[in-house]
Amino acid sequence: MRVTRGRAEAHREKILEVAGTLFRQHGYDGIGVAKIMKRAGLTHGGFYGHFASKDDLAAEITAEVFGREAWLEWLTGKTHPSIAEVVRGYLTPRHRDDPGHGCFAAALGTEVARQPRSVRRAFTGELHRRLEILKDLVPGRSAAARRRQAIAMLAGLVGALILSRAVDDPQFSEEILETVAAAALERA
Amino acid sequence: MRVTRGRAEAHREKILEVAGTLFRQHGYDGIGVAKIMKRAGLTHGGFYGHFASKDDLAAEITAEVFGREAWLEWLTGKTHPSIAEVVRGYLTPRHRDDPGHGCFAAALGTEVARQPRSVRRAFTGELHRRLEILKDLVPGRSAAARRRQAIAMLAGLVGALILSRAVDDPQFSEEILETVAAAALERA
DNA sequence: TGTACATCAGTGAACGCGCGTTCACTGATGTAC
DNA sequence: TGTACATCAGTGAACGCGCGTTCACTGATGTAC
Repeated sequence: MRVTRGRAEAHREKILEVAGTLFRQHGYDGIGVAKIMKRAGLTHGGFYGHFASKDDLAAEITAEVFGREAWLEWLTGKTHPSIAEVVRGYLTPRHRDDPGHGCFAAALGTEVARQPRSVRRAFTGELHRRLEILKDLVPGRSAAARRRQAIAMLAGLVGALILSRAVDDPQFSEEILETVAAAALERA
Repeated sequence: MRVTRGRAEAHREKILEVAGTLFRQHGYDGIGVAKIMKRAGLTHGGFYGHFASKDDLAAEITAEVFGREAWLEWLTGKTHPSIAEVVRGYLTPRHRDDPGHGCFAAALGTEVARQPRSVRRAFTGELHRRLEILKDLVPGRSAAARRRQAIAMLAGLVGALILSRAVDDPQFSEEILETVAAAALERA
């Protein structure tokens, strides 16, 4: 049945929010349209009134939802954290155990390369934006040096979180988080 | 039709080899039993004479194929490379563009966490083995310090390769490879 | 403000497709004599 | 070494299932008067 324009817009937002979580938890290809819609409190048929296709949703999620999330605050609890606080907040069991609300690069990294161009382009843009933010937090003489520092740091954080999630041994997983956090903090 | 025991064993090896490549190229869930068997020159029905299930194959690949591959040599062209040679060999366009024969952690990293326990356990074991090898190449006063160094380095390499593959911009991709290589070589 | 009707957000059955897996069958291999 | 037959690796049709997507339909909303 028809629904007010406001409710329809709210439904669209709910789908984006739910899909942003489910994609990160199960992978782009690990979760279906029907399950996303069910979690949003709707039925699958209505999906195509909001999005042209599942790939279209994936691209929009990657560009908009991941871009608008207050990730620095989610990680650190602060609006203007230091780089040390970002590193410590990123490499925690809390982040490791909640991929649905965490870093999209660490959640979907290896799958992005196999996604349609639209998704890869959105990912690229978001990665650039995050590096810009990290660049301003990181030490370094010049802007170029800080950018290099930001890239090296992000690669280490993303790699460490991915490995800590993949590993089937809680002690080993913690060792990875703590070791890489210590190494990153030395340079922060 | 029946086939000699030797040919049957060769078929099993061929399936493992082909699946090792296809899993890394398309993800554990991105490639099917029928396609794997076709690439091995067989039909899908025969698969279950060699493996109990697709998950069983995935676990065996992760434990055995990835474990037996001469990855140091594939990366560097040398049997006993230095850590600098490993870093330089790892962060190359050649490795980035050939996931099917490259590092399994960088190819399947984010998907391992969603796989059955058998696959995750095999991944954990192989990761340990690689860290043991890196530990002996890396500088550091004590064994513990070298292990920490190996973990931090591996996280950076894996993260950088994943990001360089995900990104839809060749220049940005190269920038990631070169920046992280330079940062890792400073500490090597 | 009240009525009549066009609009359209959402529903749920149905589609074709590829998946993992099963199984009756084929025919060359391996073995017993 | 040669024959007879049991074994079993591999084939391909078939299964149930979940997927992305389509579409006729429903009924509340939005609009024209």
